Amino acid sequence: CSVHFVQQQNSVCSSHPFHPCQTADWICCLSCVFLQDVVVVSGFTVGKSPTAKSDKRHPFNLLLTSDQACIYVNIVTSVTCPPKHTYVKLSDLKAEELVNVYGVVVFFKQPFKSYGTDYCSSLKITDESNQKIVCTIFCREMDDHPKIFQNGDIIRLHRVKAKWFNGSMTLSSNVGFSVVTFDGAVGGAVEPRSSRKFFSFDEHDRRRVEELRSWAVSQDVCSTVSAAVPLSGVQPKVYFDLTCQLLAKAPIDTTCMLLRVWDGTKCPYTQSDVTIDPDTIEGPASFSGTKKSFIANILVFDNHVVCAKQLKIGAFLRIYNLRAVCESVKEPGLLRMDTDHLVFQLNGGTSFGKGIRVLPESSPDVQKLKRFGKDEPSDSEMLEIWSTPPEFLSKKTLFLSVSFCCSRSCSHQIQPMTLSQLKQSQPEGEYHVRAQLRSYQPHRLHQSLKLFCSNCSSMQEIPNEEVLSGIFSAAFQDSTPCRHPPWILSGHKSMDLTNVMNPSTFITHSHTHTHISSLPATFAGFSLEETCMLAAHYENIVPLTSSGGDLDLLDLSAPFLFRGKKRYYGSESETFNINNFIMNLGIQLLQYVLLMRLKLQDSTDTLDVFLWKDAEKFFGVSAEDVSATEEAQERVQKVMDLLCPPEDSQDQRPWLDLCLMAYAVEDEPGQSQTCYQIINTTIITPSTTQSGPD
DNA sequence: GTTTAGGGTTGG
Repeated sequence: CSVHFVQQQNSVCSSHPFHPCQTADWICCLSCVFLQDVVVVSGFTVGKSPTAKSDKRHPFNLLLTSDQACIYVNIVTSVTCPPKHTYVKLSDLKAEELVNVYGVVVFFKQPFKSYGTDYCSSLKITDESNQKIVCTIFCREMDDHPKIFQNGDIIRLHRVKAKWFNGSMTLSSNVGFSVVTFDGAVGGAVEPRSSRKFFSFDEHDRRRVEELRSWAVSQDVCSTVSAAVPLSGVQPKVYFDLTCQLLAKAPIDTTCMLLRVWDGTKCPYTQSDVTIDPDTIEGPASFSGTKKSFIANILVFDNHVVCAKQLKIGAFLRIYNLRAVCESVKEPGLLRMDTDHLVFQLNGGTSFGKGIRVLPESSPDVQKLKRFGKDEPSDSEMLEIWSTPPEFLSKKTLFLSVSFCCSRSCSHQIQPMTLSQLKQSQPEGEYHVRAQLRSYQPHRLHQSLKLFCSNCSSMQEIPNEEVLSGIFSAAFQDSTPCRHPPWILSGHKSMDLTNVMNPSTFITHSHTHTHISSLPATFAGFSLEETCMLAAHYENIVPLTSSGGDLDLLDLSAPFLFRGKKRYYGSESETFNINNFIMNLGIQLLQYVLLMRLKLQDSTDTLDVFLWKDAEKFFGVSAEDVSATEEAQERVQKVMDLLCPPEDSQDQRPWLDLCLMAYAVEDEPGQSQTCYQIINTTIITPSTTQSGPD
């Protein structure tokens, strides 16, 4: 921790102090570290990486284990160091020069397959010099192409070559080409979009992006090039860009595909009926009433069919250069007549940027789309529809979602509400919500297993194996023989006590055997390990110790009973003594319980809920089994993996129909807080699903 | 360290 200055060779930053960061704020500190910043890590422990084999990363880790650990970040590097790259104004391009440029996108095409080896992106950019430059980019991988979502996005191109073509200056990708794209909204986060893990990005970049954003707004660049129109704003024969969610799709023929989408607004024109074979449709086959009036039929042709085939139901899309056309009919003997029924077409080819792009969930436009219902609370019907995930919109898909997700066993029929409505409503009572699981704690599922005393309503952790070993070895330090209490010799019938080990260690108790003194009369005691081995051969084992010549139970933080692999814990009862123990075990049996905290999300909000009272019902296992059997543990893991698929898997989070109980908890007198628990809900995993749609 | 394409709409 003595490092406050770092001597860097060949750097103008060498004399700048580093900013020390204590462990408490290390996360905060790391969030302000940029690539190229110099970081000093001190007081960390070098440890073997347990995942080195699987992730093929460095065999060692730096572990943050003590309060002394520090990360020093040279936060001044990025502002005082000269820029790593120089950028050329678009008016200063010279033919055959290799340059880096920044620009605002004013036209772009989705990458299309060239006749060579690569995909080709075609775009046009501009900057403060007001030059508009066409750029042609070749990359073999789709992912390496610019991630442009709309005109007005800011783009940074490295290693492009200026060339004269047809009387104007153009830019083409060159060897070592790379691109980073940013959203163009003034005031929005400056988040680089790139396929690469490592790319330079510092304060100079941030400033340049913000400069270009402000300039573009001042010049009204975006309003002249944006063609975004919501469904409520479409006019016949107009070309426009649509941001929407995909609800269903169906092939029409080899060159055409139907996409059914919505964006939360209602198109003022009647939709023409597109008839399709219900067996070929993916997603709901039909929509009823109000829902139907929000849905647009889009016919996608030729080259776009390949892309459309890959789209997943529920995905958020932007469709570029879509055209609204009036359906025309030809009556026999009459001229072809246009009707007032609209259908949308994405015609073949890539001219005018025609294409489809899947927008990432994090995109501001997707967030805006999802908020639609929230911003228009007056239309409650719309709110209900918009916050309904598409999976729930028809019987066919309802079956899918129910059979793969969960079922409620409560008797009441309440309409589901959004998380935001629930948060605003009166506490206490039972509610239904439809939500996805965003995250959960504890992530190590075995930590969710606790011990609960129903007598005093207290919850405690299960001691770990090391602590238990300690209790056992301490209990058997005293190996002096002790008196047989009368109950041992009398073989108390009411307890069916049948097998007693002498002098000081165990009562074993079997319903079927009677072995008195089947073990050596004197022995020093059993360790935890030995007890476990014994437990495999006897039905019940109660570990005892000698205490001043009398038999006594072990410290109650250890299990008082072993039954096979199951261990039973207890808490001391008021009237406890060893005789009462024999009469009624004198122990309040602690229940195994599962306790988790889940973060739910829907399109309106997030909500922290507990899973405890009905956790066993939720998982379909008993907590006691979870404590002892791998099958039960795997079951819990499987359910959590289903609800919250691991990051690297492509699985989508399923929507859950949940019954919640809201209740007030008093932290301090007069200070109450509303808590929520999942109740009456059972998760059904695919393998446990046998039933049909009913 | 080569090639590809080099914005600008048929219409179904």
